[in-house]
Amino acid sequence: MPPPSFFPQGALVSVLTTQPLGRALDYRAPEGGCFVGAFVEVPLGPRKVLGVVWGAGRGDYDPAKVRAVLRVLDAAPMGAPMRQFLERAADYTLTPLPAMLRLATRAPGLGDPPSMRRVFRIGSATPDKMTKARRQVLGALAEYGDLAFTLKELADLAGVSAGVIKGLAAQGALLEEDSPRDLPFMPLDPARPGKALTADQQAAAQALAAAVAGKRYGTTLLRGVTGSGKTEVYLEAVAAALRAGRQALVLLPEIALTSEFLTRVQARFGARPAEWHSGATMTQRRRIWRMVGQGGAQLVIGARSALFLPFQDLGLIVVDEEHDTSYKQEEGVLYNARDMAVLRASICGAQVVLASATPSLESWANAQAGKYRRLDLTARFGAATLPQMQPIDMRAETLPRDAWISPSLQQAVEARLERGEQAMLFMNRRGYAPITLCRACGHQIGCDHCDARMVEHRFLNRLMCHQCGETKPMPEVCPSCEVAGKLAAVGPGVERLGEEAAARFPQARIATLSSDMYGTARALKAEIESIAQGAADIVIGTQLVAKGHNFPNLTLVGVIDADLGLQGSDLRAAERTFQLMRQVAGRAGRAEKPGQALLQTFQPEHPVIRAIIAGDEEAFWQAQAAEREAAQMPPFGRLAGIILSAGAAAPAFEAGQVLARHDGPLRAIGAVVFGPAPAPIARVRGRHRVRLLVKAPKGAPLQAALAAWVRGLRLQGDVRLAIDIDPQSFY
DNA sequence: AGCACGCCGACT
DNA sequence: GTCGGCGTGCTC
Repeated sequence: MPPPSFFPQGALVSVLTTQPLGRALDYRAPEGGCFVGAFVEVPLGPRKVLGVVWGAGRGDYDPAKVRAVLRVLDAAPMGAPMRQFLERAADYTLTPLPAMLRLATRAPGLGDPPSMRRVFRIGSATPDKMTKARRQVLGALAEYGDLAFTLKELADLAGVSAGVIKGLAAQGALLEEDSPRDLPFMPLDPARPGKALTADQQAAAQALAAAVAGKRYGTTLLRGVTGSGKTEVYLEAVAAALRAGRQALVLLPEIALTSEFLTRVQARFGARPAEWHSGATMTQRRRIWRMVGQGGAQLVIGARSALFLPFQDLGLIVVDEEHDTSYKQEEGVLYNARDMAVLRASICGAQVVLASATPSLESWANAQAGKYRRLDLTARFGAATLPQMQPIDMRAETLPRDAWISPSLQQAVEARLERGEQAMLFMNRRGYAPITLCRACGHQIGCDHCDARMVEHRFLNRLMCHQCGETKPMPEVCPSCEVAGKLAAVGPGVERLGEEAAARFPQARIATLSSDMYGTARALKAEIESIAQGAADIVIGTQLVAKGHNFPNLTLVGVIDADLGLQGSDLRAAERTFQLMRQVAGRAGRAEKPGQALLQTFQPEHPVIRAIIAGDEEAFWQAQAAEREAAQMPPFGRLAGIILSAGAAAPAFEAGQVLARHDGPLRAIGAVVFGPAPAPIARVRGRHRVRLLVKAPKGAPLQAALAAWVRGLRLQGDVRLAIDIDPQSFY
């Protein structure tokens, strides 16, 4: 018998709240009954909390103590696919279900009645006098059919003052009415003509559109170098979803960098999609959440948390730049939005497009294994070609102390400047210098709360911890030996590189781009735009310049330290370096001028550097895959991290040792435990962190074993435990 | 997560 | 004797 979906008044229902109780609680259905999936308000102790009717009650609680649901909220109920998605995601990440529900209810005012506001729409009466301003108002309204606007919206739209609108309303030429504050988004039109596509792009777009029209689950890895038109291609898949009457979601790693992207979407579909990101206001969030739930938003462009919006009929999820590490949430609920997108799509019968110029090894291997379809875009737009890449062997270059631009690179930059073209110098280190050293006693200034070193930011005249964000003024004397005037900046950062460039190229206009030098994303974006227009001759930047900006006159990229990220025992270091270098190199020569990329390296024979130079990506992936397979590392084996944190180091470490000693449940599935060891950053925000790493065979039931393993542990004092399935970074 | 209960140290 | 420290446990 199928489970009941309606519960009459007084029936026992199981309600999942966002309170960290670990499971749902029994309540009685309210007056009028309630459906499964309904958003409700329930009493919990002295409080009223938000919950979702999860199913029939368990009936194992003293009936006299069971309380009644207070009311059913005015929100679209949560459908079965969404409930199943949250359950499966909770199981996969070993996260308590209430924490998962909290991710899915991150919008304000869910319990509020829909608030109203005054709007104006076109009326039947004709105004007594037709003025220019009045004509503009009526014209603007006619353009949008029967839509209603607020006073301010309409005034802005028509370019008139509020008085004109009030005058028209007084005469009945405009109708004044109350309408819900949260209005549907402007309809998007998939029938508008898209950009002209090359044959290559056309074929890929058609394949994706056909898959979306099939209304079944499937994942496609869409590979294409910078400028190959990936966006245009997957926007055709979005169009197919819209034509099928289903919703679409495009996930992006860095929402600050999307205004250019939004303009493209608007050009394709004729209206702005809903934008979900951390900077959105409460009002915007509430509107998007409600409209996504009611079908009043067809397309959402968002950061990873948009994956938990209450889509009713999701037909497509695009994960753009799928290799980007920011898809992994590293705090609170630890999940990877790319993997969860695949999970959600598989439950609701949607297509996933993983787009990247440089896919993650996981996705590459999944495509290789036939689990994902793979589409490759090779041609670049117009005359632009991928830049020619060459190493600069730093062992053969002579550089003065505290200088990082080699003579070879300097010559290349000068040649570009003479031709009136732009050059970019790339260094993935923010600030002025990574180390501040006392030449009197050897002390290095570190963060008071973390084990990380403080990085000098001369632009801000402060020291900053890149781990926790803490800053302090640059001290006059050494905090250890109190000798004055002996503090020295050691090592390079972008600010310092900018200083060196200014000295080497005195006649050039130099712009240094680093996120902390601009107060807002908007200011940064404006600066990038003006540089692209030619406001600077040399651009100096960190990885934020690697992400998708188009500099038409840029023909040379110099990578100051291509070796950064190759050292260390991080499994993904080679992969990240490869991706980053390819992206940076992709900045050069996007327009009609061919580009060149020069990579300064001390190890030109390293396989990663060689693969970048040769442009042989398949060879790189194959070598990486072989290495991982031999070591039984992901995606050929499974990993989980256990992080124990506490105010003091000893209790966290002791808890780790207890766990390591009782590894029976893990040994039973063939898994091995490493550690405990100090976490990569052993102290974060004053909490000491200890880490264990679990390595399991590919098919092993890792989550169940981990749950059994951790269940027996009694945590002492303030020790906290977090489990990180598929960790991104580890030792 | 909150909030109450409860069992030990320094104050009126 | 009392105020209050935060450890432990409960919330349907």
